[in-house]
Amino acid sequence: MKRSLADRIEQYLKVLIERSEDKRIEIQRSELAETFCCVPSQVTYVIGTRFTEAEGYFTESRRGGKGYVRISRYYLENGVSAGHKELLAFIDELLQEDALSADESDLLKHLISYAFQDMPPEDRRRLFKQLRNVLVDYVNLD
Amino acid sequence: MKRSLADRIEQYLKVLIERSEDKRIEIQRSELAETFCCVPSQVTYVIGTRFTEAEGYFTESRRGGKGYVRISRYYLENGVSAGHKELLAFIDELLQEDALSADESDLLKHLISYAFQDMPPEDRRRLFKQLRNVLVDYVNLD
DNA sequence: CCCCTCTTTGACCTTTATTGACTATCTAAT
DNA sequence: ATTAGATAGTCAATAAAGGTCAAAGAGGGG
Repeated sequence: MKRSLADRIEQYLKVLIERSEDKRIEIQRSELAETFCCVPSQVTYVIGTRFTEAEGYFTESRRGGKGYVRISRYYLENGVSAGHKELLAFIDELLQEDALSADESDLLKHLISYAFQDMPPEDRRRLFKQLRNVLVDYVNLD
Repeated sequence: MKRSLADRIEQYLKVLIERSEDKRIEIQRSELAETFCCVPSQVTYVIGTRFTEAEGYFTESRRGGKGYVRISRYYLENGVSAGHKELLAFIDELLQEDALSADESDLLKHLISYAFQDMPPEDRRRLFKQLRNVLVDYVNLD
């Protein structure tokens, strides 16, 4: 798989975060840019698109001398989950359309809310998408 | 019988998938189009008509620079997946005990059979274990 | 021959990535 | 306090993919 510069920077940062003791790192934007031979705003782009709160990350920064960007991963703490709300909404739709019974939707919602909590957000997002597809498949079987 | 261009592209992709380690490939739409001397949307057509979920495939894509189309085949055969059989058996138990309705167990079995098939085996094993635990929770709610 | 379905093509659209000029905010030295 | 230098942020332009859709073409069965 050929990966873009943004992908490589993302990967690099995620490895650093996972290796860190407290799932938190501090980098210098311009230094990282130099490492990857790109403009500094590329780093900002990567952080802005791949380390969002929706994905379970929290970032802070400081400008000026000795500036830094800090990225913390927090997804294990809160129940914040990627795509969770959307999937629940979709199940509600199916319920409205009588494609699922109340019992079935209850069961699904319970599973979705409790069974996938400690997965990395990217994996969960993928899984939820797939779950949705398979659900569509299922309700169309009749 | 003369095979159409669409047929040949389909064949080509399926060979690649079967040869791949994890039954998953990533291609670039425009590159493949060039290989077959056709317009890129032809590739979209092939994927849309021959790699559907009903046929056991799951696709994802990304636009923009270094974009890709990923096609995964999920394993419709039962024997190969870790913990699959056990989880299905467990659901049957719950059904016997009237802890789940027939509709609910059908839904679950369908999800289990189709939604988690392209995960790495260890992840799936872990997920199934957790799924089982959450199910136990659920049926004990009453 | 006519009709229906599947295929092929291309014009136009949306999303994602990359870059750089300009701006805002710190720190530290004076 | 002022100011110079060092960082990081913003934003818009451009490039690089993939998606959509409708129209035209190609075959096959009646």
